[in-house]
Amino acid sequence: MGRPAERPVPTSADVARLAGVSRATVSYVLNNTSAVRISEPTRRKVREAAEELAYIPHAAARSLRAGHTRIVLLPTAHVPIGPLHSRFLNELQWALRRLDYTVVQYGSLGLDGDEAARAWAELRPVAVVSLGEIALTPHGVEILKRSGAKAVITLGPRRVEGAHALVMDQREIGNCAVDHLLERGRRRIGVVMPEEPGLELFSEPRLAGARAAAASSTGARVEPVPLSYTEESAGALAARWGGLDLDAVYAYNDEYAMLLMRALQDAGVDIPGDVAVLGADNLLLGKLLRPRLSTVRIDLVTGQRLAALVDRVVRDPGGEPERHDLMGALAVRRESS
Amino acid sequence: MGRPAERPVPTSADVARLAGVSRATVSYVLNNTSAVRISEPTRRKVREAAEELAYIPHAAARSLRAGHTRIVLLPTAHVPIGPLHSRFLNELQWALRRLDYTVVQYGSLGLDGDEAARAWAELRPVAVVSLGEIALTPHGVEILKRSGAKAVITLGPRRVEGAHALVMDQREIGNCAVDHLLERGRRRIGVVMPEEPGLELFSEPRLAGARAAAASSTGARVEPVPLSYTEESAGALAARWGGLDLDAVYAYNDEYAMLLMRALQDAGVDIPGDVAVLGADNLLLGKLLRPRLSTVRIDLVTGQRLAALVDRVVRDPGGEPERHDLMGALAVRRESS
DNA sequence: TTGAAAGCGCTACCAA
DNA sequence: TTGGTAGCGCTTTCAA
Repeated sequence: MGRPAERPVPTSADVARLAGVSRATVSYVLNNTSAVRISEPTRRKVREAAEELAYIPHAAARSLRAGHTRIVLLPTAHVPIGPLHSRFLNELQWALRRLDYTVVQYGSLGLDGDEAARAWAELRPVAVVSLGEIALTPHGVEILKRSGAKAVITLGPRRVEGAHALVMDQREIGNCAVDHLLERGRRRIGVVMPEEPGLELFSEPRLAGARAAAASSTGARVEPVPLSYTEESAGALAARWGGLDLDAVYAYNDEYAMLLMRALQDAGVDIPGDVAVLGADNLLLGKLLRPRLSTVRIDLVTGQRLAALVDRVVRDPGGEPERHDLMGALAVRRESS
Repeated sequence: MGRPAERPVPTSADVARLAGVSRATVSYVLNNTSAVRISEPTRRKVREAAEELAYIPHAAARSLRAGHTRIVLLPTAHVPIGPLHSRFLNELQWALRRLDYTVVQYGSLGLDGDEAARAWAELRPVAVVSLGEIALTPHGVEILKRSGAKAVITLGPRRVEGAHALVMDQREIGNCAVDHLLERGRRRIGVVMPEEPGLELFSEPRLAGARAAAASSTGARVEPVPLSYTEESAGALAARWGGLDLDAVYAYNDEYAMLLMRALQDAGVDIPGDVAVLGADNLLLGKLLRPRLSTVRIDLVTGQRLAALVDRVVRDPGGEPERHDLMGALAVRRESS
């Protein structure tokens, strides 16, 4: 076990040499090429030689020859988005692997849309599934398609020209939240805007949805309320709460909601008497608070379904860019609203 | 914008043709090869041709030629491990990208150690950083190194022969937790064991650490307590709590701790009077409960530091397989203990 | 049933 | 300063 890294990595030529056959034969045997019949003794010789050398094919060489890869590129978030999101991502990866794709996560720090697209294109992915954290431009989509991507799928708040769009419309959530609060008789509604960078892509559309919902109701008012995910920030907000004159707040998600609710309670605000509080994500932890936190349950598409869709588009790229709605939002009333 | 996918992807030969130069020159210009001086007009011609064709180099071809890749392979979890872990993962990816590595996450569902290693090796990664969720065998390490991996790094509870081990010893955490509880005068200590599959890799060593800590103190007793992450499970556990005869519980992490604490409170158990409750991870949410949740703060190595380490090992693979301890654990007392 | 050889896109050596 | 070209490891015709 001295320094095994010294001798060079065995190639199919090495296997051929050891087995006393040609490289072609090696390829046939190891890939079980059905169009060609190889005698059993030869097969065994090849297999044994491969085994002995611990031969492992070289994916890059293979796909260079093949002219295409099975890479699905997943640009990664710059910021952790939340438990829901990361569970979804895991599921998606898992399902794609099942379909024999190689999932490459690509963090695109500090690259703007087109630079990022170019970097991604170097890997010649057969598909790109953008979760929407990086702004993919129509031009970026064009770059990717030109480089051989069969499917470019955006899965986020924005719709991008040219891409197969699986729109996950965050406005839905804000809409649903405010609808619920209106139904509960509230009219002066705060909407928490997280100050953590990177979350605007989600919070802005949610706010827009909230506004849209309020617009349909006379006398309703929506007020954005900035908040960082710290106790200090929540405390400061609670301290000036009286001046805000709000009777309800949709707090972006359950985590921010829990934070804010505690701060309000500590400041003597009665919930839901003085203020209704609503989160989103339907976390288990929200049920542990008193009052139990009302929330918006978000039904994401399952990773499996999305993976199947990716596969379909890859196999038949001709289809028109489709637009699917992949998200449902449903208010779950508990005790805080 | 009819069907841009039709015409083939441009290669450096196309660029050369359009610019009226050789492929070599194209390569020199686009890579800024310093060993060769190219006249400014030629450079411009090449650049313009590349621009016009929207030329994008082919990463596989490049690395085939180069004889090595810059891929760092990150086998992914089968299960979501928790917020701390996923933040760490993000950070690591980010830092590796900074160092110009291509991060490939590879979900290894249903593959056993050696199959997985073989699959990974096909990509010829320059480094593999195993977070420990898949059992990497010494043989698997051998396979990877033979296929050209300069660094095989395990980052988990287990130590693997042949790999550069960055041990993240989970026992530390259980140890620290129980030490704290002993110090607070508790002797009959429950240790929550999550029933969710995949977490044993973390919970078992933590339990072992807890036992070790208790062993050093006369009269102390450690009792594993199974719990799923549901209200029902917590309720059932709380209902039979009296029979367990425990005066403290280390609840795996803050989320399980919050769940259990609420269930105990609802069952009329006084915290910390009757039972001290201790979590781990130092989540913000724990501070929102009453009593405030005591916790074990886990100081993970930063993704940045780990990335730097990967880079060092890649550049100098000769060094002995090192063993680093990358985790610190520190009890943070609030009000629940 | 097997082998010889072309060629995927790229870089780097050697010659001009 | 630039071009010709070999060759990275693999698959796949076409011949034998």
